[in-house]
Amino acid sequence: MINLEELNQVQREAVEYNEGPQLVIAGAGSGKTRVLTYKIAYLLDVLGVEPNRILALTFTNKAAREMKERIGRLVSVDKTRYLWMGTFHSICARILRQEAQHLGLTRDFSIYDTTDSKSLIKRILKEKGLDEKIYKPALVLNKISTAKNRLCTPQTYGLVKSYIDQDRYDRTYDMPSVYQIYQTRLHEANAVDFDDLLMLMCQLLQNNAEARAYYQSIFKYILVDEYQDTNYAQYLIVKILAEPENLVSVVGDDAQSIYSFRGADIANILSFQKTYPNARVDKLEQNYRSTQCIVNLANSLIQHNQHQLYKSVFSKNAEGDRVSLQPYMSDRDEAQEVITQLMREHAVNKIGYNQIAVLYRTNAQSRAFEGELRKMGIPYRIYGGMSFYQRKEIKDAICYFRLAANPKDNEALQRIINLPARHIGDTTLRKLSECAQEHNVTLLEVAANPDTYNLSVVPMARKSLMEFAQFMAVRREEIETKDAYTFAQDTLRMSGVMTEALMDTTPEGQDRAENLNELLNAIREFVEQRTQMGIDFTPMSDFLGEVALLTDQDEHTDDPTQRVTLMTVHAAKGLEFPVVFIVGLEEDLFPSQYCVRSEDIEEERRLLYVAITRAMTRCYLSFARQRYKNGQLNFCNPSRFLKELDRNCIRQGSFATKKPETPVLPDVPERKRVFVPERPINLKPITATPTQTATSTAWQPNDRVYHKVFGDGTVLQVYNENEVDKIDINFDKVGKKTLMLTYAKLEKR
DNA sequence: TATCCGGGGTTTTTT
DNA sequence: ACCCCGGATA
Repeated sequence: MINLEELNQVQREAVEYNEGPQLVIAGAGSGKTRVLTYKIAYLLDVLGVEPNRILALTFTNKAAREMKERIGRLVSVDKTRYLWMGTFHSICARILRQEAQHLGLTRDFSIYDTTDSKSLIKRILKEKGLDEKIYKPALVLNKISTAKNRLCTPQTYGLVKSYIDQDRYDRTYDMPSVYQIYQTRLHEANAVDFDDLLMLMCQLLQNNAEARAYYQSIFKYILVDEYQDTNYAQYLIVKILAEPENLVSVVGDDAQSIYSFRGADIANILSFQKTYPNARVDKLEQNYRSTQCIVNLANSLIQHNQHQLYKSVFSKNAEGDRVSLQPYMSDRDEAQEVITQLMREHAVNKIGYNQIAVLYRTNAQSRAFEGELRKMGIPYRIYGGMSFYQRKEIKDAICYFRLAANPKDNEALQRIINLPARHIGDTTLRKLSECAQEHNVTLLEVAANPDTYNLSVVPMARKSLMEFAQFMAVRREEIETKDAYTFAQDTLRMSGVMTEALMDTTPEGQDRAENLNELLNAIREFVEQRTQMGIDFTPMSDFLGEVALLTDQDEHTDDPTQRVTLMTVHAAKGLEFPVVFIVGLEEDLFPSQYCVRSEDIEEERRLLYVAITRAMTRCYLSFARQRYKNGQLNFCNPSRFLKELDRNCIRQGSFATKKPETPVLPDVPERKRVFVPERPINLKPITATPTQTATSTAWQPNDRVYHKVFGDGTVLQVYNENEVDKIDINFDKVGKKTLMLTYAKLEKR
């Protein structure tokens, strides 16, 4: 039986209100998860709601799993089994598989990850003869993703002014057609990408009255965690599913909205009460996590944001130590000294290594800390970067499974058809591709019957293709009959993937073999777990369904060893640590150099807010005066956010061993670094003629340029008209990137 | 067809 | 400092 006495007054009221739409604004560390957990337990236990009538949407699979466990402890474990709980993406995938036939897909559809999508886009660009310098695959994918998150189809893309304007600006005029082809190809491959999971779900709910009514009737109570990070598609899914009763309860903190780059729209939470005029609002303002000092510091920062819901987060915990703010000469220094201080925390304050986190803005920053930790023999764990399922050999293996499950999966086929080497090179693949296009069939189909489709390739390639197709046909049969583990094992052995890795005696080869074994282990565990749940047969398709949506947060969840955590601030969302180091607080890094608009800066500010509020007892902030970026040494200014922090919460020179530093705040010496000016640039455009052509290709002679000379004139940044290009000019050293302009000397003062 | 080499571009953050 | 691509070479 659940005990509501364990909640404070506000939390309790929030849990007990279940009669209509509800917005729970939950300040950092205010027991948000607790409220959600108890609320679901309350629905199950007190109101006697059937578990399968509850839909709970979380931000990560890990969050869902942990919440299930906690609810299981409050009520009974069997009940949690039938809850609809997971990320938007995984829940949508589950429903879409159910409804696949209404969408022109089969239930074995593949989910393309970012890599697959990008490689598909590259191929489309190549076919269309578009320049990849202008149509950067990542950019193109981003545009498509943004459109999809706003439910904009290829048909409507061309009607949206902002997209067209942006495309004119980027010179990607053919976006509508690229998007169209991309979508067609996905469909032909019986595949969807991440964003399709949401978009197709919306389309299903909007266009199919039967399905809509069905899912509306199933889900009586809907709960959404991290609502501030939902995008328009997600908003709409919730809105439609909740109708007509609107028993929807969302929890979030607008101050922690940090995923706009992924389409998240903070407006969703800001205007929740407009969507649901009779919504009840509960504010959780007491922070149970951090010391007063840390909470106050975070508050002082976030109050500089213009757009936010009013709330005042406070702590009744101990006042605590002041937050340390430390400048360092270089990124190397920073790493060394932070790790020294970290060791001191461990040795003097008896803080376990797993109680400490180093948080940074970009993954690239992990390297220095990693090296230092290794040197000192301190156990650590890096989150992010290349996750297990993104490693080459693992993806290769999974593509074998994918192709067996979905013979139309052309991306998977192209990835593995020559792995291990089967003498099927680019030429053969291109011909295969063209032939398949021409006859409107899958690649595998052509490979199986080259003669039927008049495929003209050399005999050796022809033989290899047919053998490969034959092999896959057998795999296709066995994927239904064998359980996931047996199937995986057989496939890896018979395909030669395992053999190849085992034959490779280089250290990397050993690694690959080991990783493949680890994959097999993971699959076996998956099967065993399902057996325990009473499912006696687990086919590979079940595993595939989950694996595409796993994140590295979801891997190795139980970690008995005491290890320091290294991760980006984004990855740290929702976590807490007694001791937190936040590093690299420099302009153009944190906030990122890519922030141009004031909204971007506000998001960066929220990001730092998230970082600070991860800390429970002690928090260290630091920045470096110079730092290597892309192999180049850069001088840095302290982050503007440092000036916004309440200095009463900050202690300086906290490292006793360091010589006292000159005061950092509020002013810092101006360096030769140039800021990217905000558009419109208040510099006059002039026409420039390059006397020496830059290696950069987007630059044309006689382009109109915007330019700026700084200080002593040593560094200059130039923009061409579309700001496609940024070119640094250094008058002292004429490096490889230097573009000499005839006017340049005239401008130098 | 596979592999090696060099140059150019590159990076925010991730379901 | 890396990664990816293209070109040259075996």
